[in-house]
Amino acid sequence: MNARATEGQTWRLADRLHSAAIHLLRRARRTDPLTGVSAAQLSALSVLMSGPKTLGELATAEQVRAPTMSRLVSEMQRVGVARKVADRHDGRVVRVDATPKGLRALRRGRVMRIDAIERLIATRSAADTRALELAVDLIEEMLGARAAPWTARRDAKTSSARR
Amino acid sequence: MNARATEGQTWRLADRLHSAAIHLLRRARRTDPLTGVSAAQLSALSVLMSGPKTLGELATAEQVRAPTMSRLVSEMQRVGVARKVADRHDGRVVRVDATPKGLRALRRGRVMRIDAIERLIATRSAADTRALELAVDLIEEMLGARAAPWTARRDAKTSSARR
DNA sequence: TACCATTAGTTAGCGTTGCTAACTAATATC
DNA sequence: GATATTAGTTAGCAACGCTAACTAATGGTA
Repeated sequence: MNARATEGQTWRLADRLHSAAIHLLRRARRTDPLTGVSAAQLSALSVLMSGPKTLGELATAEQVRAPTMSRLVSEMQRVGVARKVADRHDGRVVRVDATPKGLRALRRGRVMRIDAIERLIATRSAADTRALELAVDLIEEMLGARAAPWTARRDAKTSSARR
Repeated sequence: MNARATEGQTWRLADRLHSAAIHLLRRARRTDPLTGVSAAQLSALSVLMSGPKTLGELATAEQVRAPTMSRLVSEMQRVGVARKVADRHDGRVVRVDATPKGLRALRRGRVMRIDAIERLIATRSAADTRALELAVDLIEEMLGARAAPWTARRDAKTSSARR
């Protein structure tokens, strides 16, 4: 197999991987409206799950500009899923904290999404499951294993090692 | 390993798969603005690639309501990436057709997205590539292996809730 | 201490993309 | 021919993205 052919195959794989990701997410997010919280809010809440964040940190984590996050957080406070707290030491910063209500919504949404995917996986053999696991390892590595937007990152000890 | 533990692992895998898909797409779509055509338009164009569609068909394919697609297509016609054509047999229907300009934009966007993913894959070994290939096969199977429109709706973060 | 640059966040205003409700026009049915 | 159904459009609203321009607080420095 020459280099040219391999290149084409890699491209084809990239194409299919892209398509698979799109369809998988499309399936997973069908349940989102049932949480009563918008997708953007759910995503922000997932970042807050690990503790309060400043508005700027939140914006960075969500890959969004400060004004966008500012407005989103104000709305989240209005509907009661997050709180803005003034920083004691620096009068400029605003700490954002998820409320219990927010965390509940997050859990609901998260569970429904993951359950949807789990139902798909559950139809497969153990060997298939291992194959998927390996692929996820690879993708995480390829992307540099940054912290997740919506789910919290899985802790190191439970994530399976490369085989 | 008992059934309970296996269940938990499957759930964790679903979680990580979900997260991986989100990050992969986020990475891929960073180039979209360079096409000069919006993500929604690119997605619609991808459906039109296989030939003209009625407005309703397009809306269904894109999982969007008729008025949304009506406006989107009007805008696409305005910027010259699609054409509306009256149906000869049924005066109610509007056929939508991609223009050469639209198809070029689609190709550009598609190439950039897939290239971004290919660059990730290119860093991996041949064995890793095969592992990814296998996983994509599985995911396609799990989802019912429909023909793959390459782009599509934007991912969860930006989609608004449907009622 | 006074001044000025930097940093964090907000406000104002715009564009895109979703939606529903209510409409027109064309076709189908009884 | 009257009525129902179907396809699409228009109007108006909401959520989220952006940039530009602002306020307020902090930090450095002459």
